[in-house]
Amino acid sequence: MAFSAKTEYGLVALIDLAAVFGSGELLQTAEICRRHGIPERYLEQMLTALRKAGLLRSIRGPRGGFELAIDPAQISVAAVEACLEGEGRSERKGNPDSAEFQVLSVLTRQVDQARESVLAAMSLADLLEQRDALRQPQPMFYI
Amino acid sequence: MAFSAKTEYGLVALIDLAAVFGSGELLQTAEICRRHGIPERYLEQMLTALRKAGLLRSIRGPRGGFELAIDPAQISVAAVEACLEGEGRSERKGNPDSAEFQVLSVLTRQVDQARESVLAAMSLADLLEQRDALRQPQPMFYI
DNA sequence: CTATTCCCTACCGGTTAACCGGTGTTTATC
DNA sequence: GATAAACACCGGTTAACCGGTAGGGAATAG
Repeated sequence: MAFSAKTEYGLVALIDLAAVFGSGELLQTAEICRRHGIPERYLEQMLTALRKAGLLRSIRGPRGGFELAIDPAQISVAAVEACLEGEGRSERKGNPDSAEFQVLSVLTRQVDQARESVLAAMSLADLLEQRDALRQPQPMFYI
Repeated sequence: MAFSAKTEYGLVALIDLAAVFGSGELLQTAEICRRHGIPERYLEQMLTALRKAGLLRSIRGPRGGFELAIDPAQISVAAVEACLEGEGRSERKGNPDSAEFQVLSVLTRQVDQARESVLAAMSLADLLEQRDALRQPQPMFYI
């Protein structure tokens, strides 16, 4: 799997939030988790991280919840992953830098960049659109 | 890091083996490990896997060792990774297949394919060539 | 026969991912 | 102001996995 559970859950939640963006409606963690079968206490951590990163706004207390802080078209999957995975980064390898290992680290960079370019080009708005397309195999049938 | 230690060590060894391909020369695990500081008993496992996959031939006993079974230009990094990582694969996720998760699994496939296309286009011969280029920053200086 | 080398299988320890709980802290509502 | 609904913070726990080790066994050159 290309995504960790953190990133995956976070993206699912953000898609839900993108769907109500601009309406002023708030979504609560419990509600989001109920929809997708995500552990509640776990998703909380991701939403908190996304709030700290400025992607979400939260309102506490009864009738509280979360909403996107910025336009879904401006939020890339790469950015979300960076928020959620970026905490406990390691990423370093004490490689013996023989020529062979150096060649592989160049390759590694190429691969990472290929991945990055795919994820940077995909926004929450794109994901939402794809979701809606999935949901209606025969759209606008009766219009 | 894009590669696991298994794949990385395996590739390093294969580059060494590619360098002597066709000469009839055999390389021993001990020798390869001495060159790169790789744990010997560990690399053994990778070389065995590569042999079982048909990428290597081995000869036992004194003056034994390994050699490539096929041309380095015909061996892609993707193939090597498949050999070495393919053992204890899980790869399945018991995802609730809500539309949101489906969208992400499509994205996952795109990312994996982007990665795959980079790694499938890179052969051992390419890696060897890059290694040699690295080793001689001023090549053919005195020719 | 013996040393050397590959071959097979099991095991082990540390790290980390995923998740849970307890306890705040804020705030709408009555 | 009391209550309860919700987010916020910070650990602890558990299970899988990755990197590495170990103990034999089998082939083969000399």
